[in-house]
Amino acid sequence: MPKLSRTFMLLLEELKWRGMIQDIIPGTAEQLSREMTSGYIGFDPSADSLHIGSLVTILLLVHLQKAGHRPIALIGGATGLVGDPSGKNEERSLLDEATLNHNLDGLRNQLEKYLDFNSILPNAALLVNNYDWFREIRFLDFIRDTGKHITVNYMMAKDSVKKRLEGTSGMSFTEFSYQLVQGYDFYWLYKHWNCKLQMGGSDQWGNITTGTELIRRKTGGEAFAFTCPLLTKADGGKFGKTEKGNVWLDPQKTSPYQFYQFWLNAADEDAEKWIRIFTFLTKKEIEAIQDKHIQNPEQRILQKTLAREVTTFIHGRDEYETALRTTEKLFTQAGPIETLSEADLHAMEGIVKSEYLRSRLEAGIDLVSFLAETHILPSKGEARKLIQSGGLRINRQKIEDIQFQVNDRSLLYDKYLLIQKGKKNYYLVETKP
RNA sequence: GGGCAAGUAGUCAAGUGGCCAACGACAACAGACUGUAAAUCUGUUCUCUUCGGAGUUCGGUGGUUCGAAUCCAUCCUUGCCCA
Repeated sequence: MPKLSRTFMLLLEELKWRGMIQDIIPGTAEQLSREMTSGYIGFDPSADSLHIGSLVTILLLVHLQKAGHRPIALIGGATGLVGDPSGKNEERSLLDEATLNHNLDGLRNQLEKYLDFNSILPNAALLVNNYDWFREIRFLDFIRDTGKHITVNYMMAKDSVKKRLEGTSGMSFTEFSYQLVQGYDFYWLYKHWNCKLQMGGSDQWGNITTGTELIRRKTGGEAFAFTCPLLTKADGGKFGKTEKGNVWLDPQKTSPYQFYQFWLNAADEDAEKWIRIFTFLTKKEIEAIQDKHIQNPEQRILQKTLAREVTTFIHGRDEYETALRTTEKLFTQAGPIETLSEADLHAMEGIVKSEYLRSRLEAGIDLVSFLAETHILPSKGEARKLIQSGGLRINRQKIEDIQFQVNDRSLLYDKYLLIQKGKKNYYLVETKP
């Protein structure tokens, strides 16, 4: 396989310029150029869909596979029962088993979309659930065979543990054991699948090194790892959150339009970093786009490219194009309301839609109640506040009068109302008989 | 088991009998400016409201008091020290 070793090696270089490497165990590069290497990443089943935070690590697996190595996606059926203390300053609540199983199914379906599991490939992806091996392990065996190899001193030196010990919130034995449980995963994969590499977010560094240590002490073998930096936003906020919460990969939870909008709204500074991480564009292409962007920042070329690439990768070409069309109708070519055809309105997939009884509208209703009833806003009080601060538009027209009455004369094409909450949040209300 | 501390809104964190729906910071939402940026400035952030107010909060429960986040008892959780 000497021919392949070139691509093997390119992986780290590639990830480096993309800004996807934070820590790396010495010798990792040599291992990757030596042979086809299996590398794994664990996914936490705390929800039934992955979100764009976990997308970064999915992409690590994708890059790994592209470079000719074998990606292993591990879903944490067992670790999910314990709860990872990393990055948490309080004890986590435990998931019950039914929820966990439901979540595992969701994750499995998504991962299968992004990795190639075709078993004809020498480096076909693999999906494993650590519950499958932990189920068999008895507690006493575990503390004898595994716990014996790692000292408490070593475990306590980890940041995730130290922070909690220094704080006033304490830490249960359950969470303390987490790193051993995850470490055992790595050991198990090493034994059974010759998996010599673990990747993950930099918050996982402590857990990962416990794994490599365990492998060394139990088998004398050597294992490798690297992590990618945790993403933040330029303004200090959390990455991947919007006013509606997490940005999910599941189109039922975050519509492709909302997904597209998330990337499109990135700050310049963030877009520059994110386009490297979340797209497969080459260094040259990205640099060219960046140059173009700097010349005409108002065209938002960086954001548009980023949004196009990521939306296409996750939801496919068609969904991207629909999202783009909707975006153009609502923002780019935002003219007077008459420029939107009935077909345009009908085709607006992804913006939040709701239905309203036509008869109630014909009778006329005050705007505040209307907004609360359609759940565009959670309560009348909130509706009133928004209207007073000038954040509400109907059919592109700002309404500041609390007393405003909505009736069927406002309807577009005798059927629709286009409501804007703030500048960017569109809602389409359709009347029904 | 004993001693000493602590538990306040999304997070951090003030408040130690009435002036408390509770300072402040961060985060979030809306507005102005802009490029559907960033930075900056303004407003909002327990719930409901006919905007006059009304209701429920400060780990849980019970009590003292005209009145409690604040005092007492007890329980729970956590930290530190001792055994």
